[in-house]
Amino acid sequence: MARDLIDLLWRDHPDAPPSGSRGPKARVTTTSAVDSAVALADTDGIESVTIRRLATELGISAMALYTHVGSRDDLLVLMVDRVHSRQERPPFVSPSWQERIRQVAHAELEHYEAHWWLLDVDDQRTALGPGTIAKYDYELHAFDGTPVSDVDRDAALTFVADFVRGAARARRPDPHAADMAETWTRWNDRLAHYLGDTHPLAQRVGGAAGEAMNAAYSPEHAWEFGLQRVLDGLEPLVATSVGRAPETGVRPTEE
Amino acid sequence: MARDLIDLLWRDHPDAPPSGSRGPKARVTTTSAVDSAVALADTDGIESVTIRRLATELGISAMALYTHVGSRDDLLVLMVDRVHSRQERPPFVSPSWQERIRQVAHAELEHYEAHWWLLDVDDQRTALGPGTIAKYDYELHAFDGTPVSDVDRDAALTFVADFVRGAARARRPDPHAADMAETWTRWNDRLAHYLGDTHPLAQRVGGAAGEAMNAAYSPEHAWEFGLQRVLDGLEPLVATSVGRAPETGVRPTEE
DNA sequence: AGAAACCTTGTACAGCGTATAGATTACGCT
DNA sequence: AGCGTAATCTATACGCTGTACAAGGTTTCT
Repeated sequence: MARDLIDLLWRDHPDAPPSGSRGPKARVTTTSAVDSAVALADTDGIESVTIRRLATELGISAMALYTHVGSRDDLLVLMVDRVHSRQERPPFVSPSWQERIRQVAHAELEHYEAHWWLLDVDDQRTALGPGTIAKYDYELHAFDGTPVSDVDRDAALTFVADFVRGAARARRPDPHAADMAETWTRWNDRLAHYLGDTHPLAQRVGGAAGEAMNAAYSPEHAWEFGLQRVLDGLEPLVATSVGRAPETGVRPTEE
Repeated sequence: MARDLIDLLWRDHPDAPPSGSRGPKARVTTTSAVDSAVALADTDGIESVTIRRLATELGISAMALYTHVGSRDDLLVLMVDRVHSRQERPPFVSPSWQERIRQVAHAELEHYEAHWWLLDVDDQRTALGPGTIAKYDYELHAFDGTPVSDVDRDAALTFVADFVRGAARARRPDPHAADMAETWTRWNDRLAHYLGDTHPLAQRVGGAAGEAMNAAYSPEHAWEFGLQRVLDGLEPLVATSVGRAPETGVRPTEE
């Protein structure tokens, strides 16, 4: 039986419970299994990460995997922590906090682009892993030298991370794009008919956004737009020493 | 066989292809099936929305459902459009655009709280539905009276929506919270041991954020914090007539 | 040498989405 | 009036999924 998830996450730590020395030596380790799973997800998406397929890839039986990972849900957490630990963390050199946040955001976007399946994993337990914690620590340092309180520093980083996640979601290539090409234009025609002249604002704005979307510079534009909004939003927080949110600013009993 | 998704989405439109009048009268309609599925997801989560279970709920065989929905993926899109169309859209009365955006964000958050499973559905085709389009049109009007270009208006709304989605993701109650209560404290102890005195910044900030999280006012604080960042970020866009992003602001050939 | 610990395997179960084939129903047209 | 046909519904079946269970090997410790 596999060890607890927490111990598997920290399996490289000296104090982590070792994989017993009694039986035959394992043909596969947790690390190699996780790496294999990551490779699988990188190329074929998260839905291709099945116990049976991964086991076949590793040359062992399906059930033998459970010696090393516990469950599929655990495996996904281990995968996330693995790629987080692999992510590069070059030191922050720019004296401008805006530039440092840009750096964090840009690296995060590239991280998603290298591992789109990160968008498919939503498990709070990833926060327990050494890779995720190291990443968190690193990114918090981007706010060094700014007069932001601890609580706000966490909230600000979450704010940036959520923005990037949204941007990544929008940029993610659709795997069905090829098959849909023909159907899409046909559906668009039918949609135009159904819409008629209703929702003029949505049609105008959506049309403009859609055209811009097809333009070459567009994803860059959308990214730059959002990132600028993020930086402008953080500006007053970093500029003035807020400390904590004004008590009076919180509305009392709504919801 | 079921009709195309686009026609099912617009099934209430006068020009939509009718459900043929030849055979025996249907015991369920697409609408009733979708409503049932929504009710199922609202109470038991998205994973309980299976073809077989939904069919049982409706008193028909599993395969009979395919007369009305096409596929499970289509069903999810129909569900999303359904709840979007049901969402209330009270007229914007406040002369302050900040207040109008607050209203949009707050309503969106309540929308997620009523239907957490919306976070589990990620299908671009939802954009084709009448409910989603009506919602889009409505929310775009929150920027009426501001000098924001069409492209930027779309980007700004996306910016707000992505923030709310992130906030909802953080607030979503963990279904395993009950079972995990005991394991969680034990894992926390072990995590503390593994961490030792490494990552002091992460431990300090994470600890502060965690304590704040347990405090009563905290979710409200995090929400208010992020929302204020969003509004501050949009400020310069709405204040000055930007039109489009400055050409010089886009970095040339990175990535 | 024997026991205990560990790795690996095969089998099995309950569930999933859905392809296929066939039975039943009721309208529309001749 | 009756028949063809379109529409609805059912049962069966296939290939998947995660994983519980039981058994068989292999190694190290006592």
